[in-house]
Amino acid sequence: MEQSVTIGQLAKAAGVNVQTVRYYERIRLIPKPRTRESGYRQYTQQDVSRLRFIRRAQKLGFSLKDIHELLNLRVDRKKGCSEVRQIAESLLGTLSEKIEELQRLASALRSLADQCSGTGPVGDCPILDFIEGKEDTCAQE
Amino acid sequence: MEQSVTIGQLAKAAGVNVQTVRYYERIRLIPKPRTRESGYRQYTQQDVSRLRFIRRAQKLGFSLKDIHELLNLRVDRKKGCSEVRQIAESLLGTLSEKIEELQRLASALRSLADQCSGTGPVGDCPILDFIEGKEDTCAQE
DNA sequence: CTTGACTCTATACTATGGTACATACCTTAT
DNA sequence: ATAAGGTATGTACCATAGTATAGAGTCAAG
Repeated sequence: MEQSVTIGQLAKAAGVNVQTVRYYERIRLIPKPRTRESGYRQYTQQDVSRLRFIRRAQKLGFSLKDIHELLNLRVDRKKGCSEVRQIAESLLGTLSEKIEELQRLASALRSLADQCSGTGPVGDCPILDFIEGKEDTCAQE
Repeated sequence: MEQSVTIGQLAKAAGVNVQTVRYYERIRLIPKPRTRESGYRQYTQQDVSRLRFIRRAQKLGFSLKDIHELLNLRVDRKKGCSEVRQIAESLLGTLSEKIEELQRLASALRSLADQCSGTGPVGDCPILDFIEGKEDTCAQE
């Protein structure tokens, strides 16, 4: 017999708040769970894991819509592993691009910070020069 | 004599739309520019550069609030280069964390995708197992 | 069997980052 | 000098991702 948990327990276990769970249900990111006759929602351990997955994915920059897509794979089990893999690969592509962009900014900022000794008069601050548009020294977009 | 551009030219040059420029002005992300007697806004090349900077920073995941802070450095020129550098360093810290998180997800997804040959029956798909909560094989948060 | 904590639905409100009108005025090329 | 098209202000609206609140019902422990 499955052990079921209440919405409060689910929320706590996944680190979200109760309204958020109901919100996810409303936007159909998670399915309507079984309920008691009273209307109280009953969740399983799978629901806990799924909700945790959502939070993990979200922290990493996926939108709820992206996550929805990922979760929907479950529904199409008939479709086969290859489709699942394709979506994963496409997400990986997005992810790589994002990482690369961030690395580009980080290195630009890094080099600006390095040029900026922190001691000189502010008139020469390369960071401010960059912000103000004297970006001749830096790669153009 | 400075060449000035209209809001439309500015917007086009920076790749945003006109309403967005006005929105940025409204939230004081960019200063009110000089205007003609007619009320038409007049922008300079510096404004163009600044707006481009905003877009670049934004694409890299900085919020308008973050960007605002960055841009405000300009105002405090008296403060000295060290403060500027400090903020840059702190942004770099945030950036690194973000990059690392993304790399963690990417490698998790990568390994799932690699385990998933795409040929087998979907019942064994490690990606779906992961999503469904059978994450025993993966590092817990 | 009552009280306090939890849950229910429904609706409203928040913040972020814009976009889209409506209405009127300005500019510029012909 | 006029028409097309850009600009002004103001307000409303959109999506995303929630959070808050009201008013009612439910559960579980003492």
